[in-house]
Amino acid sequence: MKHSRNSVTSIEVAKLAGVSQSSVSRAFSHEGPVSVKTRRKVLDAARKLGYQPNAMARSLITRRTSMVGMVIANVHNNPFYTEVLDLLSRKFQKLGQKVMLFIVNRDQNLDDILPQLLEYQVEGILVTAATLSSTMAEECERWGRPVAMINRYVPGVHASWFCCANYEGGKMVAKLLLDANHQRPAFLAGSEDTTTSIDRERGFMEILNQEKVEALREIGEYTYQDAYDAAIRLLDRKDPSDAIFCANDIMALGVMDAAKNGLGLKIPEEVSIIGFDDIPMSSWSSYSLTTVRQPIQLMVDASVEELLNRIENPEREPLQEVIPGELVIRGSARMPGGLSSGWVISQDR
Amino acid sequence: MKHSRNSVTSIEVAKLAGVSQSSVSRAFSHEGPVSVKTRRKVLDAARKLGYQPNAMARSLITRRTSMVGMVIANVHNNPFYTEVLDLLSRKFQKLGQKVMLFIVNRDQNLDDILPQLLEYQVEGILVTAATLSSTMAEECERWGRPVAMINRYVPGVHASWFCCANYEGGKMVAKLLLDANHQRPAFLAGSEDTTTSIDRERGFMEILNQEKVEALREIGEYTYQDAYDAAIRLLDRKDPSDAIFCANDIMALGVMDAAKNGLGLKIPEEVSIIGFDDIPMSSWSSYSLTTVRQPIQLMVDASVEELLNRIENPEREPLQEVIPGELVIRGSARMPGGLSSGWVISQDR
DNA sequence: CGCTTAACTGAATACGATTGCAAAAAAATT
DNA sequence: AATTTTTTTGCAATCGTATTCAGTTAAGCG
Repeated sequence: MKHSRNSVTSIEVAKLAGVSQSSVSRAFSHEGPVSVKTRRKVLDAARKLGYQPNAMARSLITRRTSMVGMVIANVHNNPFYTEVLDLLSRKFQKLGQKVMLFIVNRDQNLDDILPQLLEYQVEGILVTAATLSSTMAEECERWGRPVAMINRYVPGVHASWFCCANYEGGKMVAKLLLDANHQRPAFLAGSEDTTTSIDRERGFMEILNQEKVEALREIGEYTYQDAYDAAIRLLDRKDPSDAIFCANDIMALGVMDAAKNGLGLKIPEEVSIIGFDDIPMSSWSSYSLTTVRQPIQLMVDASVEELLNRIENPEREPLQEVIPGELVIRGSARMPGGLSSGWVISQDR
Repeated sequence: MKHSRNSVTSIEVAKLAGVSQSSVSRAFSHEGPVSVKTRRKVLDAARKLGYQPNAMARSLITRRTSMVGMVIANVHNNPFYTEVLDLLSRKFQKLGQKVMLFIVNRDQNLDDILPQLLEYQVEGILVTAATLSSTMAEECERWGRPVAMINRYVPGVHASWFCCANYEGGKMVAKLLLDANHQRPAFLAGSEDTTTSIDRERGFMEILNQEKVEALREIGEYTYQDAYDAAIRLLDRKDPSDAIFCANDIMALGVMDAAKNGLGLKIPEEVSIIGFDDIPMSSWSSYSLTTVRQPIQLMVDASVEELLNRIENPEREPLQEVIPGELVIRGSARMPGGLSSGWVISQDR
């Protein structure tokens, strides 16, 4: 038998079960006052007809959709955000939320997709690795649609966000490199307009400046290939860098390949390389990258819970939090002599 | 000013614009018969109030939601599926479809998430790297919800699917290895229950059997670490493999690391390694993996178009297609002497 | 300018559920 | 057995839009 588009309604179920349509509704909404007898009759009839309540109709009257919007960038060129996406999606699922997904470019303007999200009545919006204009964010919040961001913040905007301690991470790395007596450090930036890269650089440079150490600088746009090319520029010159701090791991891997395979340099003897994120590949034996691990699970859990919390309690003030990362010492950076000096050394996961 | 939950309706817009509610509706549905004058009045009023049509209410009456369900597995441990996810999402977006996302485990039962998709009235379902039971697939199709799968098929089920030519890919690899005079090939399987791994192995073994060549076999569950360990077993013995064909690239990279860094073997001089997928990392200079490239863009485009096509034309028979992959020759496998012998050598992208 | 035709508009209804309310049935109490 | 209390149940209104249909206005034309 071939049914046309799902047309089984609660009315038909009611008819078959010999009860009123309201009873069908109550039998499906889990705590309505229904006798076990009618509930059984209803569920039997529903099963027989293959009935599914229609979420559109329900949300029209309840004014709840249990849907959240998820906007994410950089998913394909940075495994870190792949993992974020994965964890976010599962967490929302576990908490009974449906996810409406939008994958965008990092620099893409969100002004045309927000209306789509609002049109579909998502109850909240989670943004990662993409930047929401402050007016747009305010707009959402004003209409009672809370916004939470991971690794992005918009100054002065009434929205929740959770960031890794990028600034402090940059400082940690600088201290480590200086302690190990590096003379010519360099910073390899991601995209100039991302706060993650900016903050990591700011922390890094602050320590170097304190110690009056000059640093080279290149831009890698967060990609392996750009980083590879930039590394050649940093290393293939008469006064090459002896340490490169990269704004993320993918770039660090590109730099390692450029140093090792491109220029035949020994890591970490001739050049130290440090990344940021701790993506799975960083622990692979071909790389063994020393890096700053982002507290990915904490960020995901916190942002999801905060978002749902604000959906339930619209009057609550948005939470904003900086969560520390931890230095993961592997083999790609030269270590200070003692290494006693208070470094937090993390195990591989 | 603080608005409560978006409560601006077409009626309020109508009131402000001094027209009927139907005119508001017509002004927003792009081809209804409205005079330019009223359309302007309506749009002005709508902008003033921040009005958005409510997609739930609309779809209730039009019986169209413009939403599709997307179910995907393996997103975090296989970059290939990350890219599939990315391309799928963007393609749906471009074609005006909203995506309801479910990320699952490869072996997870979909029986509990399908009802959720149907409840939300998705018009079609796209499944990748996860397996839909045949009864569930039939169920969807029977209720007028077309199903399309990428790299997965369910025998005898009325659904669309698009797979890479896994079987033929396996044969290609076997021929290449034999031509280059390998004596002890091995196959490193992914999960035993995935058709991708099974078909690749079947093709591979068919050629080997034809030539009466024995092959070793290990299982890597599609992960880097399992593959690393399996590679040690294949290579650290008195009669080690001289060629390992891995069911996907991630495993091949694990095998390469085990061979190179773990056992100090030379690739491809002492052991050839070939993968399947052609993920970005395979072209990195640390690996330079010879592999079979999946026609990812073709598979994505075809499946999305087919799905939308069947949504518009429910009576149309589902399309099912096997799309050939292409061998990408890099440096991880020893080549036949002549290399003239008709091999399709692909450029890096 | 009158008449036909086309374009537009508004009132009313429908989509498929939830829910307040009052009536009916069942249970509890006297 | 009669009455009160509690639990179930059905009716009807409602959510916010699309769409039919009839009525109205504007346009086209000789």
